[in-house]
Order: sequence, then C-alpha cells, then structure tokens
Amino acid sequence: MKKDAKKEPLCNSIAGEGCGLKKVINIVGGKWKIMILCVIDNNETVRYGELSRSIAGITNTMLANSLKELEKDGLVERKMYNEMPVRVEYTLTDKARSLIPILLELKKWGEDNL
Amino acid sequence: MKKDAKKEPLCNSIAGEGCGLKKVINIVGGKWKIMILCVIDNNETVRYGELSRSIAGITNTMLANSLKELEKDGLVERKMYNEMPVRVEYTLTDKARSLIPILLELKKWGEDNL
DNA sequence: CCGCATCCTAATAGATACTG
DNA sequence: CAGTATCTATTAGGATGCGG
Repeated sequence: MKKDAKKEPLCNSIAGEGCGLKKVINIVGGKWKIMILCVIDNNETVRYGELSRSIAGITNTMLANSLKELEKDGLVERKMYNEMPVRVEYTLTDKARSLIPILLELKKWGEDNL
Repeated sequence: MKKDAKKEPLCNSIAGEGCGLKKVINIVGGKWKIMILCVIDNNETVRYGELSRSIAGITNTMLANSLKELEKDGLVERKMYNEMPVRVEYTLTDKARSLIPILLELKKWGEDNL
C-alpha cells in the first residue's frame, strides 16, 4: 500500500529560476501580453497598426517591446512586407496555439473563483 | 454549415481589467507567490519560519506581504495559535487546491516549450 | 506605416532594524 | 516566533519626439 501518492511539485528548483511554471508566467505576464495574444488569436493575422488601435491605452513603446519579447519567446511570428508603405503582420506560432487552451482553463478558473 | 467555430477569446474586456485570466496571473504573479504555494502544497501545513527557511532568498517583508495577499485572495488560510511562543500555520484553501492542476499543466507546457 | 531612442515616473522588491 | 516599519534599489511602464 502506498502511504502517500508522490505529488508533482509546482516548482522544481530551489529558488524558482528554471521552474517551467515561473517561466510561463513571466513570458505572458507583463501588462499587455495577454491582450496582444488575444487580439492576434481572434484575428489569425494582424497588422501592427490594427493591434495598436485594438488595444486601448497601449503605447508604441510597450506594443513594440511586448511584440519583440513575444517573438523572442517563440509565441508570435513577425512577417514584414517591403511595400510602400511597409506592412508588418503578426501571427501566433503553433507553440502559442498549444498554450491557448491552458490559458482558457486558467481564465475559467479565474471567472469562477475570483 | 458553420464558416468558423466561434472561439472563446482570451480576454473579454477591452482593456483587460476584469478579465479572469489577467486576474489569475496577477494573484499568482509576483516574485514569490508560486514558490510559497509550492512549499505549502508540498507540506500540507507549514509554519511561517519553515516557509522562511524553505524559500531561499526571501525576506520577511516579502514573505509576510505575499502571504497576506494570498490570504486576501483566498488561496491560503492562516491559523494562529496563542501559545508561547506563538505558532502560525498556513494551509492551502480548497480554491487553491483546485488551481494547482491547471498550474501543473502550465508548468509542463513551460518545460516542453521554453 | 512601423517602429526606436530618450527621458521620466510608478510600482515592486530588498535591507535593516525593531516589536508583541 | 512571527511578523512591522522605514528606507533604498531595481524594474516595469509611460510620454514624447524622431527616423527608415
């Protein structure tokens, strides 16, 4: 008989660095990341200006920075077309799409419990 | 025939306030919350001093503040015993326990994708 | 149109010392 | 033992203007 089912801990590492959970929270944390992912997810592919107009209150600084981080973290793909004037389009990566369902669970939990 | 399955959006509100997902991320965000929840979850019930010793680098300021917030948000329960010296024990609430499985999914995603 | 550079403010986190 | 109080440092976020 087992006395206690061995539980998976939330964090593996002693100080939290290197913990997969903390990593995820860090990359989607920030003030605008979720909103940005949301708008791209709703539209499949979105231009920079459309993002800017869709997200109330965001500044160019924050939008550009957040997009760059999301791209670096592999959640967002950036495609630039050298037309005149230039056109830049953002889409979610497969990686990001695989994350969405989990975030939706989290969202539901929040709605039910907060 | 339906052209497009209606998708649940990540955020409902236009500026993100009131969005269940952002609320969750806010209450477990911060620098230490996950670690604290982890230690309590691993031990069922934990004293303040044990938390302090278990979490490398945390200060009293941050530990006390974080615990107070987690308690306010209904994730952690605080029980104080008026012995001498005093003993204070922290446990997870049912609410918090229902959140853990989702956080573990997120953790697994992070380990697989980051 | 799509950003970047700079400067500035606000929010978070940490150090240290002290108390019921 | 289990915290507070105060002060400082660090980081995140915002405003504004310029550039390819």
